[in-house]
Amino acid sequence: MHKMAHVESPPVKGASLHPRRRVYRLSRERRVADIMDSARGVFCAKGYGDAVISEIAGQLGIVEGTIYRYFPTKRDLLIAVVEDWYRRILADYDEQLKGISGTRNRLRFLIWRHLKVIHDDPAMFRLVTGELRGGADYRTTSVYDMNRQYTKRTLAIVEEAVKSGEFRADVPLRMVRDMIYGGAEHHTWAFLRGEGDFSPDAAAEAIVGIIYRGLMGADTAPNSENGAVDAQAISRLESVARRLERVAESRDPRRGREKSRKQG
Amino acid sequence: MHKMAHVESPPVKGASLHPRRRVYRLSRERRVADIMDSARGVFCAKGYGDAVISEIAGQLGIVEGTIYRYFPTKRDLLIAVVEDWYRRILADYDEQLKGISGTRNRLRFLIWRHLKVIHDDPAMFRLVTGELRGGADYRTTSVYDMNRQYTKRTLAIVEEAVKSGEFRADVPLRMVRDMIYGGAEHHTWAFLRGEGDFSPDAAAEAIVGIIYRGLMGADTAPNSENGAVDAQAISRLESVARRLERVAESRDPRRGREKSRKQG
DNA sequence: CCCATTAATGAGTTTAACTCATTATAATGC
DNA sequence: GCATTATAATGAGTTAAACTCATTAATGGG
Repeated sequence: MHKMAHVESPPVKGASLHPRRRVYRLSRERRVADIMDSARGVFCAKGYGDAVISEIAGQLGIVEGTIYRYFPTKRDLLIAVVEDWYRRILADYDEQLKGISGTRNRLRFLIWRHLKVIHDDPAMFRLVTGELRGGADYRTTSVYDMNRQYTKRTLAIVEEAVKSGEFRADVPLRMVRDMIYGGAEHHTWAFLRGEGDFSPDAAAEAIVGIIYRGLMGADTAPNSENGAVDAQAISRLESVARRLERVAESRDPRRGREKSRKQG
Repeated sequence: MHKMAHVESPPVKGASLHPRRRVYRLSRERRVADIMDSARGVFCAKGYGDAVISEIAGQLGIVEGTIYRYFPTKRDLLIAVVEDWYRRILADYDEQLKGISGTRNRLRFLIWRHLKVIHDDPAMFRLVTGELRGGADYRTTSVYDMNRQYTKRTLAIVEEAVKSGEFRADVPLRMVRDMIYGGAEHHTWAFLRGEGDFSPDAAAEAIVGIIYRGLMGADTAPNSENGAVDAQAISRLESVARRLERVAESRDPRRGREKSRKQG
């Protein structure tokens, strides 16, 4: 509102006064790739908020406007950078998973892989969780889709284990997934802030251990302490029930599933 | 570098040209409280990045500079707002926890409380997770301290249950805490982005169920005071029995155990 | 070697965080 | 009730960074 006329002699808008230095032009693809490379470095080093477009341009020896030719906003640039990173990460994902068998091994691999990514590239992960995931446009992002695919594998493995009777059926699958990935992330906060370190191997093993014991049919070791009469009786019944459940489910999965489901 | 002399007649720096409207002064405390109130509303409505100081000032009928008298930066204002909110949240925390007994109940209360906070004030929670927690200054924040106190209670409850033999001893306690709070948060992401809803009660129950089964001693806690363990096992057996009865009714009752048979 | 295409420029504008010399209000002392 | 004083508040800035666009010129196809 308080714009003031400072000089009433406006030079014609794009009039050039100095000769331009020799300019080398790159193909669109090449320039875009260069910009994303540089942007990634700056975003990781400074974080999104403190990253400055002119610094990215400066690294490439180009001018800010050139970047805006390819990326309409700073945020679009961020999204492109993160999407590219995520795509690379997940490139050989299914291939690797194919080579691993057994519920426990497969589950541990998925968790370990996730933790390894965080460990290897904490700055990028921070961009995802701190900047992207909170935004209203997150769902329009391919990161969202890729992430869904990613966690869906986990759900599928747990689901299969339930069907085969390895896992109990009365457990909310979504929450299992949430606790795995949420737990992994929560576990790495301190590291992500630059405080100390963590071990992807140890953490994956810990998570898979808790989940496994939590979902396993209540197989109990024999115990003869006082009060064990009831416990043993229940344990025996649990075991019988589990066997029967398996039989019932393989006979009529539809009925079995819909009746044992409690929460969605 | 390219600052240009626009007008060579600089008016003396703070010279007043217009008479000021009548100004009412508030005490420092009162003004700070008002600013924080207003800031909270704007931050929640727009998010930190899109919130504008001048809008906060406008709501109060004051000028931007007044806000900067009390809060050196926009971020400091955010931190103050979040700290205040968090302090209120945790005010009666220990009091409430004191009235709850039994590992399972206490654990569920802590989780439920956390989920309830998210459910009741998602925008504030987003400020904490999206803006504050990622920052390098998070640890200097009292939110950090309060959060530590908060999750420490959880750890204490689990630790005690391990000592009493209710929980198994070979479990990494930190990871249990991480899976509880990380899982809770992961579970609420969609809601936090404004997609759909979630039930704090159901979610808390689901989390506590998984954790409980995962940590329960293999001997199923012979001296469990409130009988929660046995009750859970029995409840599960009852539900399985009901289900089996239903399956049996709709089938040839004389058919015994057989190998599972695949059907379409 | 021309010329159409389009990469790149550079000189802006706009917006929003932040600063500070000055003003004048409300509390204090007499 | 009046002068004094401490300080709340102002308003007119500056600065920085995202973003725009008319113009320029490098490049590759003919």
